[in-house]
Amino acid sequence: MKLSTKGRYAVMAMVDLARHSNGNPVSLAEIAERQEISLSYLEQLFARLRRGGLVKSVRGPGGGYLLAHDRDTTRISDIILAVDEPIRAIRCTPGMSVGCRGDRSRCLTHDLWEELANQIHLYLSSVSLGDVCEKRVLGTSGIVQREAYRAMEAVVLR
Amino acid sequence: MKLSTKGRYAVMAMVDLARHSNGNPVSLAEIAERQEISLSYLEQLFARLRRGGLVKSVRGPGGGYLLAHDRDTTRISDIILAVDEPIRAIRCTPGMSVGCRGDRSRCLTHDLWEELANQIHLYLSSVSLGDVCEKRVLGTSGIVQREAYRAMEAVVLR
DNA sequence: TTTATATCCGATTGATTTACTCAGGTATGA
DNA sequence: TCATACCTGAGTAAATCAATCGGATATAAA
Repeated sequence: MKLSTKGRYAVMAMVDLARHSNGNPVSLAEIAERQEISLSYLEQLFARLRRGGLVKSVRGPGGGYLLAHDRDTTRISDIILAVDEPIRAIRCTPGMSVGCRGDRSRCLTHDLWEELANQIHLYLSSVSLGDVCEKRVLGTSGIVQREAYRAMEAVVLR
Repeated sequence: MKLSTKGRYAVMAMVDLARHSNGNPVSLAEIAERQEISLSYLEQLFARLRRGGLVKSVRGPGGGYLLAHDRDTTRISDIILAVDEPIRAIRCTPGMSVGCRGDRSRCLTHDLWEELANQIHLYLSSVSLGDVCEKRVLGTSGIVQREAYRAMEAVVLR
């Protein structure tokens, strides 16, 4: 899982869309102005989001974009995976580049990066668009999340 | 916390150092050959690792690098922070760029990225150089880690 | 004292990625 | 028909990455 400002822009735009759409399509021009992202760049991002099945488009005047699914079932991880397409976890397995040449000396750090990617994906798939909209990200609610957080804390404070 | 192949190289090199140093200094030339990283690039990385207090250098013939601390107290997170210096979490707070201009409309995604950075740092600081060397990364041991993992899993499968 | 070893240091470079622009094309409601 | 807004692809400045080059400095061994 790759983490860049690209994914960050996409999430910001999707949150904006979720908040300002009351069943009506929201135009990219609106989002661009509110979030201070260039229109053309948003168009690129939404092209990927559409192909990823996360939004639906309505063409013509009064058109724009709609969430394809409910805001509470749209995961942050899906948004990032949609815009950062090349899902190659940590460029290790495919081209066997950067050491880690499959043979006997399988690189020792392989498991580490794989597990880190796991952790990141786990967290981001535990948060929905609705969670972010309602500021439910490690807020006062979210019991299970805080449980997990406490367990992680136990690890570092061992 | 920034994640790049730069940090990845640094961790690979540090693991190599930890494994092949029996109290003796290990030269970068050795590490470069084993890990297939260019010598000059390693020099750049180890300059930062030295400034970060993670390794000690011994100059002259027979010289090389030594771990500054025990392999079990050297955290992966410290290695990555040392080479990726600009610790700016997610370029939000300092230049108030990319939306999130401090005023009333504090960007909604701010908490999300902050918490994600938290999660990543939490995980990487729970793993030591020794853990990676002994393949204790989510292996068959590491009870607390697996507990945390299961808790996270409960979140995504809610 | 010379010499080979190896850390140090800075400047530069090709390749890649990012964030963005430009120039159009296409569907559709008014 | 016309303005709106989605759609597409090509191109671009800036930044970063991974690496190279040329040297300086310290030091153990000859």
